[in-house]
Amino acid sequence: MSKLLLEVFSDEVAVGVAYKNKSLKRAIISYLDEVGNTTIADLNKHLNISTPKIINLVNELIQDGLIKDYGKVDSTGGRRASMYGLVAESAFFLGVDVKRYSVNIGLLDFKKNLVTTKEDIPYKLENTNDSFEELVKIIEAFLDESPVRRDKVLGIGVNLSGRINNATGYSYSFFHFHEEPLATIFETRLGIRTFLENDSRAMAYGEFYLGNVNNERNVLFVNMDYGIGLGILVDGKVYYGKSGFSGEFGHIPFFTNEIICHCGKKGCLETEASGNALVRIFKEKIRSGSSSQLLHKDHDIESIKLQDIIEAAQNDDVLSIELIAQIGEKIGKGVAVLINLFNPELVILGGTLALTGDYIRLPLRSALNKYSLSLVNNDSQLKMSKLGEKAGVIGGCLMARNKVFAKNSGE
Amino acid sequence: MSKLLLEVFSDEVAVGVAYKNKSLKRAIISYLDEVGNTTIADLNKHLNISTPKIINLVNELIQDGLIKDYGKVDSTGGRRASMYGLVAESAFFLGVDVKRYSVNIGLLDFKKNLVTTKEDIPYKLENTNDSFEELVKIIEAFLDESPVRRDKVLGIGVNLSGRINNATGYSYSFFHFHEEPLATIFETRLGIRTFLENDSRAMAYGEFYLGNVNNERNVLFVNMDYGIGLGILVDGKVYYGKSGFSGEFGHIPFFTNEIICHCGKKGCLETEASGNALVRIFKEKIRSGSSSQLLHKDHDIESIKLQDIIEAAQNDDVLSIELIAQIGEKIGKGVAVLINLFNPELVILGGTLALTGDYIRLPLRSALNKYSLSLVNNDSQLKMSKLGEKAGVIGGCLMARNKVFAKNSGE
DNA sequence: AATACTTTTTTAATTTTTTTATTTAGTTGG
DNA sequence: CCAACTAAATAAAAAAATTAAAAAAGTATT
Repeated sequence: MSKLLLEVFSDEVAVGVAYKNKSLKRAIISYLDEVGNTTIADLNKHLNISTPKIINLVNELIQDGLIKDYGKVDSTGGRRASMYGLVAESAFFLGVDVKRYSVNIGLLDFKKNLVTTKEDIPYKLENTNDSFEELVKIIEAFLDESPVRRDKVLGIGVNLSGRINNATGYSYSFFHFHEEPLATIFETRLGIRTFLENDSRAMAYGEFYLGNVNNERNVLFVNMDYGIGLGILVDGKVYYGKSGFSGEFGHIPFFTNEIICHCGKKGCLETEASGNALVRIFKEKIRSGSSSQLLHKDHDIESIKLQDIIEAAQNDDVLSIELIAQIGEKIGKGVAVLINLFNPELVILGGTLALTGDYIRLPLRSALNKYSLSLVNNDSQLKMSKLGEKAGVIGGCLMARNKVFAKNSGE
Repeated sequence: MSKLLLEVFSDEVAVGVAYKNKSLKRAIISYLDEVGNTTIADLNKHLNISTPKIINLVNELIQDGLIKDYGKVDSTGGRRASMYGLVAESAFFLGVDVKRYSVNIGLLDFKKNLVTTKEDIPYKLENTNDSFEELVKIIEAFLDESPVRRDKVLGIGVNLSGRINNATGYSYSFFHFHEEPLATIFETRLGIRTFLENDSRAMAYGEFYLGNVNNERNVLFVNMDYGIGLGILVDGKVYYGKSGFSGEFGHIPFFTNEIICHCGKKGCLETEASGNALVRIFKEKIRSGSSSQLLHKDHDIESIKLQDIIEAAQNDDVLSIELIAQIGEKIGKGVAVLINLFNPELVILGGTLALTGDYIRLPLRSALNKYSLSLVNNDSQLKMSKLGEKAGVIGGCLMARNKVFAKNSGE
């Protein structure tokens, strides 16, 4: 049974008709994944396979437990067709969103529902073996507590900050102790296929495949946090670049200033347009005599966090609102660059700063109008993130899901 | 015979086995196109089709005249296999590179050899119907003079400057007189499928598929002329964006100056880093007393062209060399943005300014090192254009070729 | 030079898939 | 409520593709 389940997604290479059947089954699953429930007739049209063959394959997939009959469609004038669709509880994917001081974990079913989540698990990300072991323990514990059989979890997606090569599974910023790729080490420890992803890109994954994206195929996701990240969707697929380092939007040379970025360069976009910049400028303003709600609370000015400023803005703190608008304007000028280059259908704003809503969106929007070519800009919608805090976890699951789906299909 | 030739590339939709055979034949052609001549055994491995079936399809393609037997391979220890490959003279593609004061036309055969070209045909591009009629006449004349039968020309690619939607065939900057897309009007006039392309992107097409790109799948082509254009290759495919307006690199907001760009905005990259900027700054320098070779010749300073400055630099004119270096440094800073965003394997420099070779390359290269993240930058090679002046024509042909190849296969 | 070994190509047998025809299921309109 | 119609599913027949086996065409080695 569990052997059967895995057959379609196993990585053993098939040849001849076995290979073709495997490909066709995946095509069916992908199609159902894309359009939801559908009929035999529709499958046969879209996949260009004859009806009897489709029926055969669908029956096998039903036996495998991956697909089921969801009843008849509404009348179309003749015999009513059976609708087939994916079975939610047939397989699961785990997303592990590792943050600097906590971990979020979530489990996604085969139909992309988030089944269980555990948020803000205490954890301290350090580049030590102990920290790695602790992370493995947290994942193990989550799997043990979970009501889902472990062999039904087909893949795990782990989001880490820093430079990650998703294709090879290497992490360069954290846990880079062994010859083997980190993903492989996770795999041997957990017994489940594991994939790594950069945190911003994982969030983008979530937004692209389960958030505010519907049929758009060229989309940008801007992650506005302490730093500024970017996820790129090109022709419906997440773009990686040669080594998976694409989207270093925060570090494009954009300003002529003397502020040294944590990447070591001067003039990066992040130095003036980011959560970090917001906190820095806020403190400077306070020091030079500006007033704010945050002064009146029992706040130590030096320990003010990005979150504090965002909350203050939500409570109508004038200084916070003003500074967020300034930051938004600058990010907007940066996004104008992206729009000119990518001519995307949609730009999604996410990350902590997106929680300020119109306070950041409106100045950003007007900067777009001011700085990008109108013919190009007219094509691009601007939306706020739909998944919010959950984008990372969901994105991790979806990335793993995509990886498992894609294996041996693209060769 | 000519009917047979077109069958594989016809746009009539096939169903059932006819559809599958058509797809498989296209797969064979694409594969041969990619890897050159190969054997039956190799085709059967790579395309996952059984040997007898491959032999069948290959024989049919031989009958159609699209493929032929190129003799035996070198020994591999057993029976020597026959090599099959595309037949160069089985089909042709026309590229029409329309410039402001001239037209270049070229004919490419099925194996991507440039058979005939006619360069610098006198023509004046104006947005009038007369100008359009003149262009049609030029193309007709070229086809008539050509030794190739007209029905063997499967597609025409026309490069125009300005905003072009390659997918719909609309041109917004030139010849936008009718409801119908311009491509359709060309088609009815010439009787051959016609596709439009933006000039910078067409050049990129040429470089990507027949120039300095080998196996790289993520490549940028920077067209350095009076303006600065960009062609983007993502995962081996040319990137268009929503409406085909991607790559407006020249108009990203990059400087805080008061120079008004011809696009109407201020601070565009082009205002300080382009051929236009070079000419402007050159004239300013001369006016404020700088010296140059160009002064000693019988040159009217006001009528100095980009080409003049490039030639002067090639003759060791110090001012020209200096200014080109300055421009190169600024373009390099812009390209650093691209590298951070795209993490490409390769960046190709083309266009008129690329003719200055190291004079522009070296300062540009050092700006890259200075302004882009080193981990990302290390991935990116920097090469000069291989096709030079011919990039446009060749790109036009290749674009049309790709379009004809892709039709009804992607659907 | 003959034999053993490799690898490709051809042929024949078998399996798989499609096609076509038929049955089943349901709708609609008189 | 029943005939006429539409569409889906099934079954049988036909076609097509794969598999397996044999033959052909080489190479290498003794």
